[in-house]
Amino acid sequence: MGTTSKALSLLELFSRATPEIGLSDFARRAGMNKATTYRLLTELAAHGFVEQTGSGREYRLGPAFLRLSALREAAVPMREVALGVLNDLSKATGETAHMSLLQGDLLTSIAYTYSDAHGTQVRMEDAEALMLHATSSGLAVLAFSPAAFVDQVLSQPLKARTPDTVTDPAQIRQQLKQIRQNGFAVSISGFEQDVHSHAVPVFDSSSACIGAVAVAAPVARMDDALQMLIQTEVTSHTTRLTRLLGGFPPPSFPTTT
Amino acid sequence: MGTTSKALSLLELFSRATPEIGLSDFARRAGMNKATTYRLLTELAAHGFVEQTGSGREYRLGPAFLRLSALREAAVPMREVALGVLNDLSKATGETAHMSLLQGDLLTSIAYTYSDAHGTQVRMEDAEALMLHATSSGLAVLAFSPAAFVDQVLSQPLKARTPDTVTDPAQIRQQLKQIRQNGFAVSISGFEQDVHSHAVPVFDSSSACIGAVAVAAPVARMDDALQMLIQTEVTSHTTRLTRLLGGFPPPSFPTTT
DNA sequence: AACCTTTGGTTCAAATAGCGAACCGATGAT
DNA sequence: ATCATCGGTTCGCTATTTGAACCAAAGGTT
Repeated sequence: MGTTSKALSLLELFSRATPEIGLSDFARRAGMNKATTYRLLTELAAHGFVEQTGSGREYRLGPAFLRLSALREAAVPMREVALGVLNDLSKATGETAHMSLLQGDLLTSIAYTYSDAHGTQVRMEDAEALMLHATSSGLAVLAFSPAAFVDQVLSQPLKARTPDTVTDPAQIRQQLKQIRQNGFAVSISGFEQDVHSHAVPVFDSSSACIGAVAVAAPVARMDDALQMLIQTEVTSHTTRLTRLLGGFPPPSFPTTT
Repeated sequence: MGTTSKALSLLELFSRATPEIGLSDFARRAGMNKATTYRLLTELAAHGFVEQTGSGREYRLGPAFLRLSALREAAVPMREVALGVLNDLSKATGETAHMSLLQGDLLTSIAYTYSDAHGTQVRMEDAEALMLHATSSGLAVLAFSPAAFVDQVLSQPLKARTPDTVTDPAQIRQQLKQIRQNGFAVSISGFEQDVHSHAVPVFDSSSACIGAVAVAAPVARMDDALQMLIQTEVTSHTTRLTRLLGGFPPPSFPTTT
């Protein structure tokens, strides 16, 4: 494994649950020697990619990300464009809308919007890592990803996030077939109890699936009429978002009627 | 130079002016062999730190920055906190307020706010790289930075950004003395013609200067009363921001009366 | 059409950087 | 007093990186 990859893989150890990591802990989590880890972190710190907090000397993500993400957003205003579409989608459906991007074999939420149509809304968090098999977004992504990737994801032990999470690969494959036909995925309490969500994949300019947009609503509110409204709106808004981002759905993607 | 540093230094070549860079161009700008550059970029791409655009195969910053900057912001909500304070400052002064962070020997703006008190406002841009000597923020940072850093910055040829940019190190040192006494820096048309700005440094928990907050107004609007208002407001708001970020001004920083 | 320049990308013997076991002092727990 | 763990350091050995030379493709010039 290249040295650069080793260094970057350290950055990937940060999460919402672990925003700060000490040197020895880092080495353990990364499966690297402490001296190696120290050297890599020192180099990352020199460029502002990590920094040490004042007290316990733990490391956290550094200020370089503020600048580089702003540069990225200036060049490819993905989040800004997404927010516009998600706002429209929340207004149209009266529910929470969010977008997540595929990174490795996880989804990362990058933007979400709420509606003020109801007092209760499904709550989201930035940079939350979502498992593919346990979310409607993840299933939408899998349905329109290369077979090799699907095999890789489904060949690993799949964890149940709630009692309702589907973890049987054969069942998931069946679901994927249905999603390919419908053009959207549905998950009921798969990731969070009593949350019913629909998701549609987002594609890039080479028609590769890069993420998904989902609408999440409380199960109690999800009657037939709301379901049909959400399916229609999330499909049309996500198709529009794909286009706004300069992408194209693959030919296999079902066209809306 | 370490391999990781080489790779990260490639990322630092991106700017608002150059959001996309081809392989050969990268190698030239980085002063590296094309094969080396190619390998480093491939490794960065594998982790989502850069990506290639569809057409010309140029490279740009990748989606990893969206996620990692959201994680960083979740852990250290610097931008969010800054925006709150900047909003108050814009309202109090009726002018544009912005915050920038020191990264290497440049300042990077990370947040800005406008007021709707006037039709004309000084316009800002995210991720804009600012020279230290040519901006009020830069001078504020220099005034409260270690002497070695000041020497390093002032020993390099200083470029004039406008006809009014001060580039004589002796003159700048004189200005720095004044700023240390006042607790704020002033720049008139140093970075942008007809813009008069005041800046106050921001400190971290070990009282190191990490950036600055500035208020920028058109020269034509800057009478004595506005100047005094801005000096008072930017000082008190920035002191509050330093505290909100868990920082402390150094003992040498003049206390407000 | 022929030629030149530049592009993105590749190869592999030689050169260089990275690795990690063993070590250090400091700190907290027992 | 002793032990465990922390962040951090060293240097002989090991592995990775390097870059000159090469490739096909594409665009520009004559």
